[in-house]
Amino acid sequence: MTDVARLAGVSHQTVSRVLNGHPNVREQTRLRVQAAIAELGYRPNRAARALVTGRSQVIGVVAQNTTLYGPASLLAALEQTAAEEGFAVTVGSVRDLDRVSISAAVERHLAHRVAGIVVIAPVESAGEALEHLPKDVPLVTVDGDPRRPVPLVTVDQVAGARAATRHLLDAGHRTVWHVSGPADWFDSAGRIEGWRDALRAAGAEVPPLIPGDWSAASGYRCGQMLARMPEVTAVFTANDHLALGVLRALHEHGRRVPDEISVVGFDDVPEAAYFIPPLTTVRPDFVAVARASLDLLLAQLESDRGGELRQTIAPTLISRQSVAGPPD
Amino acid sequence: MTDVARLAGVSHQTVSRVLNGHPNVREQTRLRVQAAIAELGYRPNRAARALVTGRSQVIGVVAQNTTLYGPASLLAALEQTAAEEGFAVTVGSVRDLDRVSISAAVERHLAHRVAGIVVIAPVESAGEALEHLPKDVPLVTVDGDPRRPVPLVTVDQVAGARAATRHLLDAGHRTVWHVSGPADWFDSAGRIEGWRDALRAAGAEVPPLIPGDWSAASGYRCGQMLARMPEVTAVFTANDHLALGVLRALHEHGRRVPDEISVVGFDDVPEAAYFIPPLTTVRPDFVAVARASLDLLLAQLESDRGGELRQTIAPTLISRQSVAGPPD
DNA sequence: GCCCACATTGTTAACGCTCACATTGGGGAC
DNA sequence: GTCCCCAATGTGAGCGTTAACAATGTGGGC
Repeated sequence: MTDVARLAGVSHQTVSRVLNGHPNVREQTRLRVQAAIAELGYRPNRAARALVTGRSQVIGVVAQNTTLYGPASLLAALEQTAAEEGFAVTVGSVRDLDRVSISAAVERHLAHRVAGIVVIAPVESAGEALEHLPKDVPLVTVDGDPRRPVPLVTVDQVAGARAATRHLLDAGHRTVWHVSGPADWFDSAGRIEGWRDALRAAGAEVPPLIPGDWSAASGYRCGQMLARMPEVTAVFTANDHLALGVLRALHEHGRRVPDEISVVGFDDVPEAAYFIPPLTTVRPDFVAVARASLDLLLAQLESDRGGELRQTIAPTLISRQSVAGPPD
Repeated sequence: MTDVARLAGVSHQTVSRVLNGHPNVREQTRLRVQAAIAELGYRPNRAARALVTGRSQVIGVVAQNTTLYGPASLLAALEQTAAEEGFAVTVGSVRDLDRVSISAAVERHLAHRVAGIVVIAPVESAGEALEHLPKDVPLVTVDGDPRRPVPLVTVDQVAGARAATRHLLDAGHRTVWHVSGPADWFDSAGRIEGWRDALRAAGAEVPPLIPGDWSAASGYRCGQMLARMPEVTAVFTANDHLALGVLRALHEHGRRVPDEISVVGFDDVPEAAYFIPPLTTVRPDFVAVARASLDLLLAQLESDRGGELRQTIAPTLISRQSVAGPPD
């Protein structure tokens, strides 16, 4: 930086001003400095800046399993959005989403003096940790516990599940069965709630819940059970992979979809349109979630006001060929 | 840090020594310092350390589409592996893998003084950029151009494709058709090469290539074509999603898998076991790739020797029910 | 008992940047 | 013409850490 200043014939402070887009710099000076920067291939040292300002232009993300489609998409969207705002993203994966692991991951981020932290905390066990974190950095929870008093962005699971269930009821089915996600996920809980809501609102009987765990494997197991029950004509699964497993089980038992049984999933993974048959599903808008998370973070950063900010992103029903009316 | 030093009754330098596990510190002193650290909830400032050492304990990753299963898995594995070595990972996504974008992403990482950079560069357009990067930081390419003189870790695409093709030939098929990935991906090229190799080695005819683009959609289109060709009895697709599309097309045309046509994919996505029918595929070991990449990075970091280090990770054939002998 | 080597600890100076404040030089109001 | 204000720039300090070296203490060899 000193070199740049010397070459441009100004002080290091003026170079700093140019770098930070400070207003009070003469156009001519600015150009001279920029020329010097280009000539020397100068690259400002973020670490030094972070040291003096106490904040780096980095956002830390805490997540558990970034291999799953949902988290991976969310992470990618966060990274994109952050980049647009001039922030980098560092990932802190965590084996379990319990209090100890989350705290450790957050500590690691704090050591880097990140500007803010996004915790993707979709399970029960994460809840407690979030209230006991250091308050000296903006924090946003994604897919977290709606009952906790922390800034939160979530996909509206209830609305999505309600739409899916209603879609099946509207097609003429007497009731809809549900293969759920793991019990400790808020996503599961919301989707179960939406499913029940829709059934009750329509005056339909609420069949027993079939518990799954997100994987195609468990969907397959649940599907084998459902395939043997002649009264089942409509199934809403908590995600597309469960639906894939269910579809295969139904196929193996010779039960045709959608002629005999209709199936609706959740997530709209890119392959869902190529399942057999193409899957009707619910698409969450990960980009909107990322956008909202970052906005909440930046708002805290600027106004320094924590509080109970929260935002809910409505998903969209994507209609494909896995739904039809019930057989006569 | 000064506070800690005062509380422990030592100098800040001794605190620093304890923090960095320096050998020459008396046990008693160490304990006293650690107690003080715990009591004050002190958290070392990584930015300050990065400033003075000129290197942060962060590894930068440049990747394009971290939503795809392969890149996402690799990224997660890298993050895990890096964490075990005490490194954090920051992601720099990039819209296109061309020279300008890659340079920009690398520059961003360099501004943060990352300890090393991993570029996931699976396409042709990335190649050139990599040779013209600043040499002042260790760099490893994953899935990059085998012909470039840069440290490189790749999955052995050729071996994987050869195994897949041979598996089909061994089942008795006269030849094997191939639905490939996009032409500018090295992964595609390697898989095509392995496929051709295996066919030639077996003295089988090499049918024309069916070009796809990784997506289930394009697999579906290719599948529709293949379904109409009665002579096709075995298809090797460049990834599992293509296979999914092919499976659906075949299903729609009433061509049974594996009775009439066998299909093999590549990637072993978690759902592959629940396709209809369960898909025989080739599983790359992303953890091993991540491990190797990090090793190469750390080796450069320690010995300061660049050079033509490269490592190839062999994938495994996973046999499921989508393969059988040809119809008589 | 003296001296030296070595283990342990302290002192000082960077690292590269921003912040707060000081300084300079015009231009407009009177 | 004088004064004041403000835009443009410069100066010095300090952010929290590590590196290099200095200083102190401790024990063993002779």
